[in-house]
Amino acid sequence: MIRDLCIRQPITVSDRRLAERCARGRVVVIDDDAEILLALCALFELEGYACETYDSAVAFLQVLSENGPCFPGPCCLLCDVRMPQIDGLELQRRLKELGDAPMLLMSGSSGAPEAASAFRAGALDFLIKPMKAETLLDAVTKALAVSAQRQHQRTRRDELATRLNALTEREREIAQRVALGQRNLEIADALGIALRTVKRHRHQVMEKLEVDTLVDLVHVIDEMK
Amino acid sequence: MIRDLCIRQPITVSDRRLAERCARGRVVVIDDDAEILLALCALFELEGYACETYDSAVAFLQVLSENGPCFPGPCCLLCDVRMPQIDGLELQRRLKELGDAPMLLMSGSSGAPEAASAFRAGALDFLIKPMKAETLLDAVTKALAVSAQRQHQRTRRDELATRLNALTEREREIAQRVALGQRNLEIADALGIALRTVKRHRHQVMEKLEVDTLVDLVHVIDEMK
DNA sequence: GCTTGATTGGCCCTTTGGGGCAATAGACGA
DNA sequence: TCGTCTATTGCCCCAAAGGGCCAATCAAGC
Repeated sequence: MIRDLCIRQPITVSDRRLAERCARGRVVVIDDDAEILLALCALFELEGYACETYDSAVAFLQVLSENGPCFPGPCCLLCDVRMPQIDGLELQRRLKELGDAPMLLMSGSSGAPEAASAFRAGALDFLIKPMKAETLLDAVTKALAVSAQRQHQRTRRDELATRLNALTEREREIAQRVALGQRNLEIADALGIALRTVKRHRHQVMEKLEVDTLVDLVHVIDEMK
Repeated sequence: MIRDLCIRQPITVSDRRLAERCARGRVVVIDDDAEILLALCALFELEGYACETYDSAVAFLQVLSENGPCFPGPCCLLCDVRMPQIDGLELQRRLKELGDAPMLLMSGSSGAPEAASAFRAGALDFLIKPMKAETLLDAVTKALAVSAQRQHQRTRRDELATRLNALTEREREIAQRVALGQRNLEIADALGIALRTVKRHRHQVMEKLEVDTLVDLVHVIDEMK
């Protein structure tokens, strides 16, 4: 591999493959059973997903804290419930603040209480071992779809937040009122300023938010609150 | 108390109490264990909720099919999983099309598979018997809040649907385009009609939808799709 | 045949929105 | 202290929206 790196452009090829896989989705599997890790990883890679495996929640958290937020592209966690030290449910709690990757929990020996806890804490599904490959892939597909959806939402919100941030205090004030349906003259009276001033601010708002109709302005403002 | 009831306006008093309870919320309990029904009913009424009990899903469905949709006010179902004939999960499936009352399932002997199924099918929570009164009341409170929310949404949508229905085909067309940010002249050109006609339709739309600003129009249209 | 509702169009006027040009004033970092 | 940024305003002009008044066409239903 190292040799390859030096001779031909293996980086490009392998990177392209990884990129393709990541675009389709990345599955992070956490289980203290090495055989299961191997089997699941094989299954996911066969299906064209990128797959990372960890033999404990601790190992995963370690890597997470070092690398920071993960790669772009949809990503989900598939995690065993029963594990030493940090179990699946505990990991779920810890990740609540860190990541927004959808979580799938799996267990062979858990009871209803664990399943209920998992769902309450926001797990997308709770799979019972042994599970059919089809069931598993189905759950993963849905989880990755959710992940993609969330990322899309987040990207969009960040984008809009940046634009909203470019507004001055006064412009924000005018933007709010415009999005509430107030007319320029109303706003001018309410703020005790001239009509012309309101128009100028309003123009700035439209410019900075990159919209050119009132309808779009309303959509942007509504989307952010 | 009874004396009081008989001497002065007893009907009014009891009605008022029932009304208060229904406003606070109504809990429908379904369990094949009569003792549990009694105990839960007592608990809920003590907390100020109205409570109905059924000793089987069949009995509940029977009453439901006779009376049609239930009373106004928030309402939730609390249903045992293990029951003869129709069990909790099966009832859940059957109610999927019928009602939108949030469902709480409870069980003492179920495993993770049942809990997972319940959540997948949209149950709000899955409680493990025996449960603390606090846990139960907490779940019921949340379920009733969800119910109130849903009813509010539905009422609003029905209201808007009625108004939208009052629009003629042409008016709907104009309403859509206006809500997309198209200008009157654009619309006129697109539909091959005169500007004046677009204005007239637009005016009718605002009138019939009971809005008086473009912003409100956008909100109404967006809310309906 | 007549009424009614939907759709359409023209003419004309007012209000509101959008924007160019020029200018003043306070705040703030270089 | 100077230049920049932000907020402010006035004057003027044009485009778009809102709407009154009048009127024609057409299909459906009594």
